[in-house]
Amino acid sequence: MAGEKVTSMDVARRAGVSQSAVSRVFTPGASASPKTVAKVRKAADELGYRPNVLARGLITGKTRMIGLVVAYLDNQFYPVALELLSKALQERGYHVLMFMAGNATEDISHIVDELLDYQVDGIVTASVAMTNDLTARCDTAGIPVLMFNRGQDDPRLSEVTTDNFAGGRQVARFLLAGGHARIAHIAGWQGSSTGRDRAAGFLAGLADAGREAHAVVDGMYHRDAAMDAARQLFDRPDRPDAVFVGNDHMAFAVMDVLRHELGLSIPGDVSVVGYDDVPLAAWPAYDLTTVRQPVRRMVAETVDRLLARIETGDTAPAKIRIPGTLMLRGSARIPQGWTQ
Amino acid sequence: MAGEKVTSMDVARRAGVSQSAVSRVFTPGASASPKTVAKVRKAADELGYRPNVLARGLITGKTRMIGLVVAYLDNQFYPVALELLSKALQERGYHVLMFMAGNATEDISHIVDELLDYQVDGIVTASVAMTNDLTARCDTAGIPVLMFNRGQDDPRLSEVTTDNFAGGRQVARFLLAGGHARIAHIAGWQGSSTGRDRAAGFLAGLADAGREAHAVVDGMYHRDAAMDAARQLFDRPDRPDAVFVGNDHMAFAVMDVLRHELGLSIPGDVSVVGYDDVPLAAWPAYDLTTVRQPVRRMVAETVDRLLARIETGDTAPAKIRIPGTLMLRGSARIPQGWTQ
DNA sequence: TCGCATTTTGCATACGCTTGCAAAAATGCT
DNA sequence: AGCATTTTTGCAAGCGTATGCAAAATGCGA
Repeated sequence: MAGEKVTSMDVARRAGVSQSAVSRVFTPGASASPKTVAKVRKAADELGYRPNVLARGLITGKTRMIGLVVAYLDNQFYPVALELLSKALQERGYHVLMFMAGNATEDISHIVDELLDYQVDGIVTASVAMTNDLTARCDTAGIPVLMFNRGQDDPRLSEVTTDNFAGGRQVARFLLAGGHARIAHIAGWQGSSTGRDRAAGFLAGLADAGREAHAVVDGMYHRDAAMDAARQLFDRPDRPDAVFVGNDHMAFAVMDVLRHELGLSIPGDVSVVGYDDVPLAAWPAYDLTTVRQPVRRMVAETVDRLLARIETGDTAPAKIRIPGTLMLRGSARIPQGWTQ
Repeated sequence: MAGEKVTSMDVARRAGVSQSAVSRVFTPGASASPKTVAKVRKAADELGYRPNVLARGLITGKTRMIGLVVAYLDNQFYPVALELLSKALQERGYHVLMFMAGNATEDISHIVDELLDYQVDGIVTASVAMTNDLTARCDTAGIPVLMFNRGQDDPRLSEVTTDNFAGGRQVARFLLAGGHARIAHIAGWQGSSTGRDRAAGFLAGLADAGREAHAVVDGMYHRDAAMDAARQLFDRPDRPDAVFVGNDHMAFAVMDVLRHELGLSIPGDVSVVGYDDVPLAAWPAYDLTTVRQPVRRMVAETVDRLLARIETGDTAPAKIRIPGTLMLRGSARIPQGWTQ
C-alpha cells in the first residue's frame, strides 16, 4: 500500500524535458522527435508511468468507457453478449461500465443519472426499455445510445436487432409444414419490441396459410411465468401439438413442464421451438430447435455503430436488422424435405 | 447532440454563491447553511446539474469504480455472481468496470495495466489467477485486490471462497454412504485452488474410509474437456458407478454424455454430484445433486471486505471461507436415513 | 555558409472539482 | 449590548493531463 502516484511531471523531470513533451509522447497524434521519445519512454519505463485516463478524460471529454445497462443475466443470451461486447470494446481501447437495472422506469431514470455522472462516451442498453424522455437527456448530453436486441419507435434511437418479425414468420411456416394441427405461442414480454415482433411475425405466418394460433399467452420472458403458461395451455384435453416460445430461456422452462410435470414427449406429443440459440439449446438435454440470433454479428454492429458515432461524430441513428436462421434440432418434428 | 455541459460554476452563478459553496452542497461531509443549500439545490435542478465523478476523482483519488476481471461467462455461476456483485456495489455507490481476460499471464498483466490506468478503487478477480508479481503492482499502487472464488498462497492476498476441501470431503462421505463401489472424480482445473481443494477434500474423504478413487481426471472446467473425460472414464466395462464432477458446468456436460451418448441412466447406473448449485442444477432436466456455494453471502463478504479496505483503510488481508451445503436432488442415489 | 520553411519544444492555461485557510456571518453567553 | 465561539463562506491552489501559441531547433537548397 504505497500509494505513490507517478505523474507525467515526474517523468518529465527524470527525462529532462517538459511535461508537455511527455504528454505528447503518449498522445497518438502528437509530434515529438525520436530523441525525446526515447528519453521519455526510458524514464517512463523506469518509473512505471502510465497516463491517468481520467485526467486525460477531463480535458478531452472522452473517458473511453461505455455504459452498459442490463436488467438480468439469467437468460444466457445476455452473458454471452456481454462477454463478446466487452472483448470487442477492449480491443478498441474501450471498457464496459456495468449498470444493473430493474425494469421500473424510475429505476432506469436513476441509472441514466449515474451514467451521466461517470461521463461515459456511449451507452448500450440490453433487455431494457428507454423512455423517450431519458433518450432526450442523453441526447442533450451528447451521449449516443444504442439499444441492443430491443427496438423502439423513436427514430432518434439507434438499435441492433435481428429481424424478429421474419423469424417468427419462419417458425410459423416451419410448424405448418410439419403438419401440426394446434399451434400455440408462449410469447415474449409484450412490453418489448422483440416480444411483439416475434409474435406478430408468427401470427402473420399462420395467417399466410389461413390459419390462426390455437392460443397465445404472454410468458413475460420469465421462467416462472413461462411454466405457468405451459401448464395452463397443456394441462387439458385439447392441448396444442406445437408451441413457439418467445425465447430459449422460456422454452427450457416449457420443456421442463411438458416432460417432467405432464409426461409429454418432445417432439412426439409436442413440437417446441425457441428463439435465440443460446449455447444450452444445443446441449442434448434440450436439443432445442430455435431461431439463431447471430450474437457475434450483432455485437460487431453494435460496436461499429456506437464507436462511429463517438469517434467520427457520425450522427445518423441507425436501425440495424440482422437476419436470423432457424436451427433444426430434435425438439420439433422436421417436415419432409424441408429446406429453410 | 447538444453537448452542453453544466458545471458547478454555472450553478454557482445562477444561485448567486461561490463555486465552492456548490461543491459543499454536493459533498456529504461538508457544511453549508440551510439557505445556501436551498438556493443551490434549486439552481442545480433547474440547470440539470450533476457533479462530474471523474473531476471529483481526480482530487479525492477515489473513482468509485471497481475493476472486475473475469475470464469467461459461460459457466452460469459467474453471470449470477456478476449480477449480484454489480447490484451490491451499486447500492453502495460504486460501479463495476469490466475486464475480460484470457487465462494467459501475459494477458492478465496487460489488464492490470489498464486497471491502473482507470484508477479503479479496488479490483475483484473471478475465475482468474493473479501472479505475485501482479499483486505487487496493485499493492504499490495502493489498490486492494480481492479474489472471488479462487485462492492463492500469497498471504498478502484477500480471497473469498467456500470451504472447498470440506465440500469435497462431504461429497465423498455422501457417495460412500450411498454404497457406491467405484467412485471417480472429474476434477476442476488443477491449476486453480478450487480445483485442487475440492479434489483433495474428496480424496481425503475417501481415505477416511480406507478407500481410493477409482479414477481421477482433470476436466479443466471446460465443457469439452469434461465430455472427453466422461467418455474416457465410462466407455468401458469397469466404469464407475458414481462420479464427483468439479463444478456444475462440467457436470451437465458429463450427464449429457452419460445419458445421450452412452445410454446410461442417472442415478440408476451412475450417481453424479456437482459443485456450485447454479440455477440450472435445480431444473428438472438435470436435477443435479451438488454442493451449494452461497453466492449471495460470498458477494456480500466480497463487497464488505473490499469497501472496508478502500474506505477505512482497513488493510489486513483476509482469507474468508464460507461453508457450502450439499443439495440433495435426483442425480445421485440418496443413502437411507442420510442427514447432512 | 546563410536564409527560409518545417518540426519540435516549453510555457501557460484549461478541464471540473475539492479543500485548507482566513475572513465574514451567525450564535451564545454574561 | 458586547464579546468570545462557532459556523458558514469565498478565495485560491491544486489534482494529472492536453493543447494553442510563440520561441527555439532543425533541415534543406543554393
